[in-house]
Order: sequence, then C-alpha cells, then structure tokens
Amino acid sequence: MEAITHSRADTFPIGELSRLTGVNIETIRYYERIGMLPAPPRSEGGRRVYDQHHTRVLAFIRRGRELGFTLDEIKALLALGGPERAPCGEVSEIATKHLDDIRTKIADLRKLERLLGQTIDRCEGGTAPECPVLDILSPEPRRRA
Amino acid sequence: MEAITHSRADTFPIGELSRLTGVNIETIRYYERIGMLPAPPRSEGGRRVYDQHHTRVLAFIRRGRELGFTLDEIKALLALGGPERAPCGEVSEIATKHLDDIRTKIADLRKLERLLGQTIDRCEGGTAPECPVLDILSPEPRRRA
DNA sequence: CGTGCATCCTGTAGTGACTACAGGAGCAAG
DNA sequence: CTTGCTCCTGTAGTCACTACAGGATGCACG
Repeated sequence: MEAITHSRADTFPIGELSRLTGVNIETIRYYERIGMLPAPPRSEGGRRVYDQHHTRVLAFIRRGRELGFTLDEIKALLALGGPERAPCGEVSEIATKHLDDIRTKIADLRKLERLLGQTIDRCEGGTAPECPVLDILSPEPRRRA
Repeated sequence: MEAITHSRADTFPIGELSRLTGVNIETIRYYERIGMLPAPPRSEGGRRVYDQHHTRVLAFIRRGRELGFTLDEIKALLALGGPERAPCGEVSEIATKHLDDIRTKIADLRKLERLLGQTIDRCEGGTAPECPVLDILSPEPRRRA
C-alpha cells in the first residue's frame, strides 16, 4: 500500500476534499450545484481541482450544519464574511434566532420525554388494564363544531 | 362484527374529517395514497365518504406524529391493534426505542445550546476582538499565525 | 331551473438536505 | 493491455408533507 502523495501545488481531487472535511462526495457536488460551494477549476480530463480555500469554506459549512444551522443560514453567514472576519451584530442576530429555535425544540422534546417516559413506566409496572402507550395515542375525537 | 353507529347517516366528506382531526386535506389524501389510512368508500360523484372509524385512525396517526413517531412506527403501532387493544410488550418496545432517540436528541441540542449561548454572550459583551460566532464556525483557527 | 361558489377530484411538482444509483470516462500500476 | 479505482453527469429516491393546476360535483339561493 503506497502512500497517496500529491504534488507541491496543494491541489487535490474531490475524494481528498471529502476525506479532509468529512463531507460526502455526493454532498460536495450537491453543494456546488445549489451554489453553496464555489465551482472549482477542472483538470484536463474534466475533474474538479480543489485547494485550501475550498477546504475552509466546506469545513465552515459542515460545522454550521453540525450546529444545526440551515444551509440558508450558513449561506447568509458566508455572505457576511464566512471564515474571514465580519460584523458581529448581524452574525449574532442569526445565531440568536437559531438559539431560540434550539431552545424551543428542547422544551418540546422534554415535554415529550416526560409524557412518553411516564407512560412506558405504567406499561412496565403492569398496573394498567390495557396498554397505556396506545392510550395516549388515542385521543378523544373532537366534537363537531 | 359490530358496526359503528350507522343508524343515523353520520358520514362526512374529507373537509369535515380534516376539521375533526386537525389534519390537512392534502395530508389525508397523502396518507391514503401511501396506505396509512384505509381508502374510504366513494359517493356517486366519486367523493370520499368517511365515518367515525376513519376519525379514530386518523386522530391516532396525528397524535403519534405529535409525539414524534415516524409514519413507519405508527404503521407498526396500528398493525399491533391501533386505536383498539394490543399487546403491551411490543408496543412499549417501539415506544422505548423512540424515547431513547428523543433523549439523545435532547442531549445533543443541550450541548449545542450551551456552546452557542456562551459564544453569543461573548459576542454581545463586546470583549472579543473578532466575531466569536464566526470563530466557532471556523474549525481552522486562523492559519499563518 | 339556472347560477354561482364552495368543496371536492386527480395528478404533478416542490420543499430541505441529502443519498443512491446507472452508465460511462480517466488514470495509474502491474 | 488489463485491472481497478476514482471521477463524471444525470436522474430518481428519501421523509412527511405542501402547493398548485385544471377540472368535476354538490348545494343554496334567486
């Protein structure tokens, strides 16, 4: 097994970019198609040739996704300067809105967790005459207005 | 087999079912198409005619979705007896797995909340020389130091 | 009995963020 | 030259809906 070495030019194909950033090859091409990632130059054979700049942008996108930002939010963040510097105000506005969303989601999930957890407990305690999980799933049908 | 109050003609069209259950008309038709909801009989003019049975099944599906179950999970639950009775064991197995997923999600979101919250705070405290939100988004710490 | 309008029908396409092929071309090693 | 890997384009599938377009039906009102 020979080590994969590429030239001093510091450019690499899509597979290498994928390995460097942990982003799926298909996803990289998808990002290019929807304009998230700038289209790189091509080799003579028509292959995409990337460099460090792409690595940084793609890593930025990936990190943003991990933090739960939508691609549109990340696009906005990139427009505000991306991996380079940018005005704090607008950036933290997007981030704060996102944080609100996260907190709402956590609250919702916690309510769910409590309800479901208690219900399953009653199930396993064997104190219920009929399955309690199915009970919470069967609400009273609403009366006609 | 006992029928469900057919004495008076309490059947209704899709719009009424939608109102009764709070499920979008388009979504009801979608559920029918993918086999979540049994296809109802049709009127002479070809319109769907529903009764209380459909209301109960659809309300069950809706409640399941609110609780974050996937349609496939709900389908399994329905197969286990749906709004009628069913064995507790298999039901709570599905529910417990789902509860695990919820807890994982909550933990992930909490980590996110902490990181993002702290970062935005630093942003607003104005103590940072450069935008901290963009910093956590850039995994590469400003190369060429 | 006609008219208008709400409701309904089918079918298709769009959403977000990917993922999974099919079918072919490039390229380096043995 | 052959093998086998990587890469290319293009299309379609995923999940759970949602949004039309373009037409048919049903019912109240005049």
